[in-house]
Amino acid sequence: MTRRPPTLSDVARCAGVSYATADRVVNGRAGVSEKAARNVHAAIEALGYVRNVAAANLSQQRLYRFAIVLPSGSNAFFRRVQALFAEAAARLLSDRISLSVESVEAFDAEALTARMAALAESRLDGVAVVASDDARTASAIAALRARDIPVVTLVSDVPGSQRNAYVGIDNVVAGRTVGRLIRMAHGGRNGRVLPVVGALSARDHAERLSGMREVIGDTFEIAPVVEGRDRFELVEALVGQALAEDPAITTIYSAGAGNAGLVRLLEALPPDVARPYVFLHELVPHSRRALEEGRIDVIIDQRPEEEVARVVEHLTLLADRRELVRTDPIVPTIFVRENLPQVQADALEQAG
Amino acid sequence: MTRRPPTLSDVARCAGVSYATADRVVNGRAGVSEKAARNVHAAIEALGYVRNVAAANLSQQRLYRFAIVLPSGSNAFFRRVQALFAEAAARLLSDRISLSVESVEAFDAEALTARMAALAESRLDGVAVVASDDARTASAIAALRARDIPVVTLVSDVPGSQRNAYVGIDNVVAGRTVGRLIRMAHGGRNGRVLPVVGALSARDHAERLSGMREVIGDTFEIAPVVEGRDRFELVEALVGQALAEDPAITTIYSAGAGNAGLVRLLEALPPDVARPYVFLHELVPHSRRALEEGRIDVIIDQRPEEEVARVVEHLTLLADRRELVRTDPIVPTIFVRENLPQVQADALEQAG
DNA sequence: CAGGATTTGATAGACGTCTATCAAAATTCG
DNA sequence: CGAATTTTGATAGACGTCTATCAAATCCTG
Repeated sequence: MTRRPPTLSDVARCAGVSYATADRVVNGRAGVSEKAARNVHAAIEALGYVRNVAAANLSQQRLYRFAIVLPSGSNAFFRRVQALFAEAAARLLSDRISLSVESVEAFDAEALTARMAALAESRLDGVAVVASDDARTASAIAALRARDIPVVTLVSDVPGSQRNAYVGIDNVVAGRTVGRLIRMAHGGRNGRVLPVVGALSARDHAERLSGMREVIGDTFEIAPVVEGRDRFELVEALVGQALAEDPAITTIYSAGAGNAGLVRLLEALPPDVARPYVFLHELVPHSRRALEEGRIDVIIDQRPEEEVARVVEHLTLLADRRELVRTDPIVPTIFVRENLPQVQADALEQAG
Repeated sequence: MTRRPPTLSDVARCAGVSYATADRVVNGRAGVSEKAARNVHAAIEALGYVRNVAAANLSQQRLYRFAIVLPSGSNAFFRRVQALFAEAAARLLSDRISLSVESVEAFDAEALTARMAALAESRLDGVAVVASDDARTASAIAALRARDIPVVTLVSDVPGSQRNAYVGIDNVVAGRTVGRLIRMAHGGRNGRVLPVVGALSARDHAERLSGMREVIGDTFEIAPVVEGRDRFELVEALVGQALAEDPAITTIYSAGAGNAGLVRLLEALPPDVARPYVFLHELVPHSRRALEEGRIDVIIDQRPEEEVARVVEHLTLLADRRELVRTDPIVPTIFVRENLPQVQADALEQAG
């Protein structure tokens, strides 16, 4: 009934060669005649042989060593990413995968480059990095690749560089998605959108805005963009000012961080007047609460859980010099009040 | 620098006991003094020992045998689920996991029960089943459990039964989510919703409707429910009739299957009149095309890819008598035209 | 067909865990 | 205290793959 899966010895026997020869074939070592190789491959096919990875890893004492470089600071999203990596690290220990999660000062390309140079010196099987799109970063990536260390960019890409893969959302797509929802929310009527970003010079924020613009069309009005530097006090002050000065605003689209300030502002709004629609990015404790309490309408999330899983998957495959699966970008996910995921245990921890 | 992860021998040495004793402790075998056990646990803690699963599985020649029971028939969603399981099966072979994907006639509780009874006889490590919520199914599940075979329900649950876990969405949540989007689409105004289901007696469809009702509130009107039996010709005919007779309809919410008929109807609509908003479930080739062409507005998807991954994860953990992680329900995912995932290779295949 | 190169076979040890056995030591109990 | 019981130690073989070595067989080439 349940028969034992074929081993390489079975393959060898079936192919009429010795174990040594079969082994030479499957591990691509030299010194095998073409005929023997053909026989072995035929036997593999016939028996449906698949290598037992458990045994292979065991014999090789394979140990994957990956480094994850995240920006430090108080940004709630990256705190969540960090927590997810920490959790993954604990789980992956039993698979002989060790993740070293490091952080460098946010927006400090100098520090990031230095850190990456240091990583190039240490013996690693792969690096994932939240990169800034910057020539120095690109050459730091090149340096890692020169040492044969695979590199995956995370959340923010460096398109021209030699990174092996990018794990994250397409920000234009995210912006377009928000554009569609803004149109839906206006039910065919026009409106006036207040865009809030960290800085217009940040490529991801700019891409989100332009994606949104694409979809809402020319008949919508767009108020002057607020640049909140991703700092919540500044966001709170500037958006408050914009709302006060421009009562025609029907929608706020916050494409950057610092949304704690936006939430605080919304909490302080008089309850009798209708508030504008609010769309923002990243499901974190304060944005979640705001959505639950009906102070905002939609959160666009890049599903950091999925991103973390993919980073590990990619790094492992790259370390084995295998082909990547699932290289399509992460899909921006739409959360309304009603389809919020249950709060996970680890999220509770980080809130406490 | 990279030091070898500790083995059980290291633990034994550190605890001052023999390998045999350490082994007795970690494998919960009898005949160990309390003191020795304490020492071993302390050593495990101190060294950060984690069992090498590769080695363990190897030594035990562990082979996981799971059966997946899906409804047969032409339903596009289940065809997709089936394709995903087939793909997973190929991938999992190298992890010594064998999935046998079987199908039984849809809606035939008799056949399903018989199949499950047969599975109870064969030597299996777990079963996943798209169950009908039905007393006979519940007792078939009980029979499997009696043979110590874990059971996971998939897509459709049997709440009162002894199933170990349910992998799927909460249909009330899905309906609420649609309700929220319907409200958004009406931009504060009221409307008239035409609900389309397979049958009102189908619990999942009914739950979706009631979730939707909860959120849209009393000021919305709801037209008489169309029961399309999940058959696309019937859906096409009945919805066409309803739209012709009731021009006040602003929104169609199709909570069931047979949406190919709905799409065909929408394609035939005169292009000059504004069509109602359309919300439906499950991202499959025809619904995707309709969304891309702007004939419908939103697809609520239960992410079968994630469900398949979770089923495998759960079955493996259950087979090892370990604790389940991630028992929270799957989150219904909102797709608009702009955030559709890229078409996967396997999806292309199945379309061809 | 001799000499050299290439291909093949046989085999041994390692990886870390599991299972099992047997004898030695420590503990309990009458 | 001696006998019965429980706890420990030592160790061996298996799982399937990888690496390595060495000798034997086969293949070219002149």
